[in-house]
Amino acid sequence: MSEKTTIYDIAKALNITAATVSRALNNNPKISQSTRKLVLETANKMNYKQNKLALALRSGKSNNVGVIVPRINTNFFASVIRGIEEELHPEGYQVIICQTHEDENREIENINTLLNAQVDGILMSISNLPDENNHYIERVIQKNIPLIFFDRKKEIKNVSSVTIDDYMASYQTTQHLLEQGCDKIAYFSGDRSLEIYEDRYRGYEQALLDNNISINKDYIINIKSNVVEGRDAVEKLLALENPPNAIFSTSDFAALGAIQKLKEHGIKIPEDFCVFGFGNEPFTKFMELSISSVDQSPLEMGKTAAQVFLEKINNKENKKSEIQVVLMPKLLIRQSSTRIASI
Amino acid sequence: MSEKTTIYDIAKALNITAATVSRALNNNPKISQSTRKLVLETANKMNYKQNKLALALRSGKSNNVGVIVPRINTNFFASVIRGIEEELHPEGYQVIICQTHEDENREIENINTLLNAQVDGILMSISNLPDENNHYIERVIQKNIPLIFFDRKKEIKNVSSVTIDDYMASYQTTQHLLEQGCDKIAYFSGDRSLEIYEDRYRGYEQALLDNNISINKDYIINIKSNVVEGRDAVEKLLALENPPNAIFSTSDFAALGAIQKLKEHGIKIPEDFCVFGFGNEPFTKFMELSISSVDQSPLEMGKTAAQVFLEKINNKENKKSEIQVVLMPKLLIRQSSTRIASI
DNA sequence: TAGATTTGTGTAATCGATTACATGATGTTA
DNA sequence: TAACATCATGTAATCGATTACACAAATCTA
Repeated sequence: MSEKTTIYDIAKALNITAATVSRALNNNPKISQSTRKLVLETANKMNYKQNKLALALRSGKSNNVGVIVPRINTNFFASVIRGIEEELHPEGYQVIICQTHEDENREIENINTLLNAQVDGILMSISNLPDENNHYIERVIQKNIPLIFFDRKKEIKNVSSVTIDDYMASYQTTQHLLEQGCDKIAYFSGDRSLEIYEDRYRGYEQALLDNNISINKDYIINIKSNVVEGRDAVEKLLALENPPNAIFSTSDFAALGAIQKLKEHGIKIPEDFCVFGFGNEPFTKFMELSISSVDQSPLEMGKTAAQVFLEKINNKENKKSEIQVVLMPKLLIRQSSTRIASI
Repeated sequence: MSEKTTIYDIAKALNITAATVSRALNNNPKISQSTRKLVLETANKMNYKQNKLALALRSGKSNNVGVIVPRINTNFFASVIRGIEEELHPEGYQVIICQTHEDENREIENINTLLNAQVDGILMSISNLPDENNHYIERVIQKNIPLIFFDRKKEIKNVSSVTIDDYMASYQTTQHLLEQGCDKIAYFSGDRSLEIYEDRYRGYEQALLDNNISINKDYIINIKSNVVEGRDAVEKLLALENPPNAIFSTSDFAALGAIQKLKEHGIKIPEDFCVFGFGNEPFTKFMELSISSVDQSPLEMGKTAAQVFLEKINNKENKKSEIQVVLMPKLLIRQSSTRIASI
């Protein structure tokens, strides 16, 4: 009924041993052509499918890799995952996706679950694992399971990473806004305990300093990546004695909220106020007022992270080395920040 | 080094056998309190983690379930998956997500991969598996693995399903557009070989007939779910001798494209033209002109599908029954279709 | 043609956890 | 105290595939 054919069934049918069947199926050279042909035919006829669990148990390789992301319903993470799958499926790996929903405990749970599932590697974009919980990471490293951070990384020994140059992206964006004539640029930051947000902040800061503009702390607002927080932040900014004339938001969603609120206040974009987002979510392009944003090459990021994993798993000598790949960001300058037509 | 503690290691450390260790860890009553305590302490000290692969091999249960969707980067599917995870994680299941990208071969590959991985169940939203490939589905059923369709289903014996009442959603939407004074309603259809699209079409058709409006075949356009197809479809419609004054799009993305193009033609929405979408993608709410849409309760759909799976896996008698759950759709009437303020 | 080599299969251990059955050590009852 | 129940633990098979080693038959060499 439940119809599970094993190599023992095939062996019995042909009056040989399971070892021979296994050899025939695995192209082991120590087998006669006639037997091989017979086994392959019978296996086919009996609809044999290799039991990956048995294989995994014996070999110690599950052929699963785990991917941990904050959430999958943004274009960015969905595209990274697609990139990972495109590289890994052809190599015979299944991808197990876990979401943290930005919850630190969930992140730890996910790591444990993946380790229990005996994954061969973990690719993750960290949520906000505090330093005191680094031992969860250490356990992965000790087990000799390749760990690769993408996008949101943390500097840890023996852990590889694939990121974009967030500092550069941020510097260039700020520079662009200055060139558009915006001299009072507010900044929506993410949690700066994460490297990417720290790097982006530094880029913003350095660009201002290089243009002899001092930092106004009132312009720096911490937000979460959603529309409502963008709206609220604008309310705060407009209430200032000296309100800004541009916003650089490290989240497209917050940028959208900001634009909504600015319009409600009758402020004209980009004439009176420029807005720049980050992430190139599809909607930024579709809006009536298209939103400028930084493209993070998510597909490429996913593919690269997968390649780093393969590199680590295949070259045992390299296992302990840290591979760090930094991709180049692309500024997509759209209507929300274009006062002066570019060349 | 690689530090894998097994029950044998614990047994050796305590000078007892693995069987006893196993019993202690599994709360087997046939064990003394003192031994149990000792084993648990030692297991903890040695950082023991159960090897799920060995467990899976022996029990025949992998504690993995497969989810197959066309893609994960829409809010709808991402939310369904979240719902599935929320129900299944607490029960100890891991969710393996596969994307088909609407490709029929990819769909077959995914089914095979999941079967190889010995998943305990498959939840899927089919892409466009043609009837002649039904034997891939049959194989799943024969293996006695619960199969549950959600959203995009197919009528197959022994397969359960969770859907919304697409006919009703479509009927009510059409009725709503008629009440807004739109008497020439164009319809963007998906592939009608899929039940949901057939049902939606029937709802549209019946609502028109019930209002004594005959079907204009020129108004029925087949589209794929993206912005560009929506734009192109509008071009075709506006070129008609007798163009429509409303569009009911079974895709939010196509509805967005349609609105863009209509505006480019200087057509006022909703005054001159109403548009209604389907799916309640987040952007529909955020647009300057918010887009009316049908909410499909994706979170609830995912949770329900997961519950059906649990029902099937736990009650062996029910395994052969087909459970079919139909959720109620919710019309979200926003600016793009509101000429007459509702009560 | 005796001895060496090659070739194809079989035997049995292994991966880690579970569990039916066996066994020995207690405790209980008449 | 003989007979028996109870309790805790050990023994060994099992899940399915792979592979080092053993071995017999076929082939080759001088």
